[in-house]
Amino acid sequence: MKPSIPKGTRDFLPLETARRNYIFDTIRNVYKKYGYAPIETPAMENLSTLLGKYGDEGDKLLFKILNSGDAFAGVAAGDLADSAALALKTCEKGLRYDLTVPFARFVVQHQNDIVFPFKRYQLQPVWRADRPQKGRYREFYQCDADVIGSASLLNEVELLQIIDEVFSLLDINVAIKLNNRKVLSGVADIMGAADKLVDLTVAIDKMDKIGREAVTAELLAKGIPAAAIEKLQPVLSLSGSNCEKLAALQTTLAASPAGMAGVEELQKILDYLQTAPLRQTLELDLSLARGLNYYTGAIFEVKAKDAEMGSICGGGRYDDLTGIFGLSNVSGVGISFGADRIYDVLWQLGKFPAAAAESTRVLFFNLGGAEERQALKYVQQMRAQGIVAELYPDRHKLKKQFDYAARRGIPFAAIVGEEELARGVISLKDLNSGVQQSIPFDEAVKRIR
RNA sequence: GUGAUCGUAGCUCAGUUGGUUAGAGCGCCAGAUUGUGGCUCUGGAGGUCGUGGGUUCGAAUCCCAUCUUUCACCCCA
Repeated sequence: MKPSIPKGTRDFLPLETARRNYIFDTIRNVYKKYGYAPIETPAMENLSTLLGKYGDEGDKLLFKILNSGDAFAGVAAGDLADSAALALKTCEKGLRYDLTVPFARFVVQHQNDIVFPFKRYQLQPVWRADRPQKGRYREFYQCDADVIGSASLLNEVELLQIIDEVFSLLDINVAIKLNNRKVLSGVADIMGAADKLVDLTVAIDKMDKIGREAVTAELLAKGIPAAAIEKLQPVLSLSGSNCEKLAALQTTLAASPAGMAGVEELQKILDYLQTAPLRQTLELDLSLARGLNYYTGAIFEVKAKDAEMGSICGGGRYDDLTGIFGLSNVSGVGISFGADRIYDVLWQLGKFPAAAAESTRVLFFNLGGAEERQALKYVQQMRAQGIVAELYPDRHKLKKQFDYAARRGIPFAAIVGEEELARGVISLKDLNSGVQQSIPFDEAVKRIR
């Protein structure tokens, strides 16, 4: 019987872990550079904190944790028929589904201990009981940054700059897509379908995937009349530069105050960015909707241009997420990098830097006895000089020690035998070229470095 | 949740209409070679054929269930 791990989870080998850390370090350093402070929250939250924040689908995808003790004590035979209700009776905790909702809970709970506007970052795993498929795992890392307690659009601009900087550092070409929920509300207004906003956003979000006709069909199926859908077409078929799109929207949405507010926000963000231009492509995409219901203003999504993958970063403004937890009138905006998808993209593109894999620089061979003791001294002196060094722990035959060095990708072998010991030198072998020389310790340090 | 799909040695995979003791390459271990790796040669270990049922004189092979893999839908990072 071979051991295994649950569906949709993964182990990471040393090389993979080093590469993942490269992604985490890159994102973390940019967050720090912009003045965000780190926090952590527990893997599990009270189920009541999570339920109802992600829509019906989201509730189904929450991992629920069975109560400890006799979890089924109050359960009657009839309760077995309704598994959703049964879950509520037997589970009061759940694994977090994202980092944003726990953050809102955190802000409310610690409102007296934090300074607003509060800028935090958080790199932690989240869990979803989805069926795994390409770019989708049941346990994956999100790398979030949020600003809460400021309605200024400068925050949106800053987050766009962060996105721009992270992907430029990772050397991934991306399209940053920008839209605004208020614009989508405005579109719903002029369609006379304001009550169908959620259906509308879910449908048009699929535009570039299934095409306009399929979207139309889906909207019809949701009970939106054909005449209303007709009014949607000019919005979806907008083309040209971001400015041209905005100008066109201004006339189309003139009758909707909400829509105009959204247009104005977009206008202002683009205006700020003229002063501080981005390196990556930023495009206004009216079909960008995002499924999560708590967004109320700007929304972002990022796709890699040269790789086949869903969105690798997303975010937006939420005007009242803390209201649910008892703190109203606090607006926030945030983004989230999907580290696991970014890993897959970097892998597809072959863009992991070699440095992300390197570890030990020199291996001291073990020849036992007094030689072993001298090597033990040397290896510690190497480390004091900042060189990653190790001493092979067993007195195995040299063939084996060479194999170990080769398989670990260690570039230098240091041999201290009877003769070297007597002369006070190290035989340093460059394992790539095969060249070996007997040299003093200081000289060896220079070559290895 | 819906619909497909994969599973045989550590890894990548063969395995005939169901028929003796399930194979190969690579890797691993030992030796040729007790202080010099990558090449070569010799030998060796390693599999209840994902798991549990069923059909059959006989199952890696056919049937059912289940777990897992991969993919699409739904939804999403």
